[in-house]
Amino acid sequence: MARPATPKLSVDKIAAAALALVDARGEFTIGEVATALSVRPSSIYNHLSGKTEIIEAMRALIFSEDPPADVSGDWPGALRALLLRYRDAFARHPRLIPMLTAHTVSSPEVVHMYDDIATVLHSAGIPTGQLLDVITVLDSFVIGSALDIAAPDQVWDPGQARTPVLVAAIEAAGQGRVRADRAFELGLGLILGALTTFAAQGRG
Amino acid sequence: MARPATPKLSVDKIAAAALALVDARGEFTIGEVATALSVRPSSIYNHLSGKTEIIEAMRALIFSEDPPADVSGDWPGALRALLLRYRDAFARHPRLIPMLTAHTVSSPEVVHMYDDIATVLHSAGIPTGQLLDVITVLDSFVIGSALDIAAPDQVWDPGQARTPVLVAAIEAAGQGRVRADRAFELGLGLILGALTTFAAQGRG
DNA sequence: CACTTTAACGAACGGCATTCGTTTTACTAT
DNA sequence: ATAGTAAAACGAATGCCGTTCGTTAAAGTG
Repeated sequence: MARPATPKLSVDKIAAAALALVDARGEFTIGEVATALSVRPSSIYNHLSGKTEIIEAMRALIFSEDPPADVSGDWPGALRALLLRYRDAFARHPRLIPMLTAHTVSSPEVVHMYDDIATVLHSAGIPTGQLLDVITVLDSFVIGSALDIAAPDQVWDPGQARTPVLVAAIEAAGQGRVRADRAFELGLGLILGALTTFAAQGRG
Repeated sequence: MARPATPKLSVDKIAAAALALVDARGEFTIGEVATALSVRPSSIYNHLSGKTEIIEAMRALIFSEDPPADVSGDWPGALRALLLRYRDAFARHPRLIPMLTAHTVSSPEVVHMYDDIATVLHSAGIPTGQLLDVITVLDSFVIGSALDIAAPDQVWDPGQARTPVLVAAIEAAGQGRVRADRAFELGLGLILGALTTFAAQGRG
């Protein structure tokens, strides 16, 4: 009942239990996490100092689940691999994404990814003065696309649209995850294409 | 004390009071809103049915604050004006943005904007089958960029970065709102440029 | 002038995050 | 071994906060 031989809790176990709840229900409470781990709520505070730290632990967890990106090949390919991995980490747990945007603090894993992206962009010829701006553009697109996964299809309800062109587009687009994935691929191609010419200008 | 001649509350007043709290503190409670309006918390429920409806009222409010976009001129210019207005509505209240992403329900104002964007893209020659994908790309970028405004500069703390190229980029980039604005302009230019060639391919 | 509706209030409830003190056990250094 | 310290569980208590409900009085309506 107190101080077991092998601890019942750890940061990873707490994060995993909370993540399972979020995946299933879209939210979590400390009490639910405690119940899932056969523990009393107050015990959690011996390992983490609050709900926000649990969310941060979840952020770290979903990035550690992913295999590292393959950065061999040309720089657009490497950049594509990095961004796909970045987005996949979110895409595996769509209902977590809104919680992560509530307080945008970057985990060490994310900082490391920025490092990789910066290296690739620099080798591609992006001038230093604009490096962070380009990274911000990519980051914004990835996070926005991740939020799009979590968005309900009701947003694209044709009944709300007024122009026939939008109604036709909605009916042609499909739904849910497939639609979100296709849109992300399209945007990724557009941005990477634009970056290629942009980098060539920077060099020339 | 009961039923005053001129009502003390209205949906707009509640939304405005909550928005002022969010702008100042980044969060709000029903009690705080009530206090700001010299009213008891329970009175609010005569006009709105909960906290989430207050957030929706705030979403509508920030879009009604903005003047309509100027859609005259060529289609890239019109699209740029629409997206700038879209993003400006968020940018005026950065700390509200994370709350809006918590449950992505689109207000009539946002749907109307989708209508306008769809019309412009269609006239530009984007095929119907890809219209919604393009809209999603634009939407994702705008929302991601809005979140970037609310992100603390601490994210770009050079101390966390490991590669010298990223450190140099961070130091060259400036901070805060100026940096976010510049990055958005860069991304907008990149995406609109890519869309121009993409639309030309779709036509040809 | 009756009747209904509106919009305030006050009290109370239930949930939830968090804190604090306690207890028992595991670790560690002498 | 043994004494002392730290870890990790528990239970109880607290305080905030969103929400509901019944009440009340005044405004609107025919």
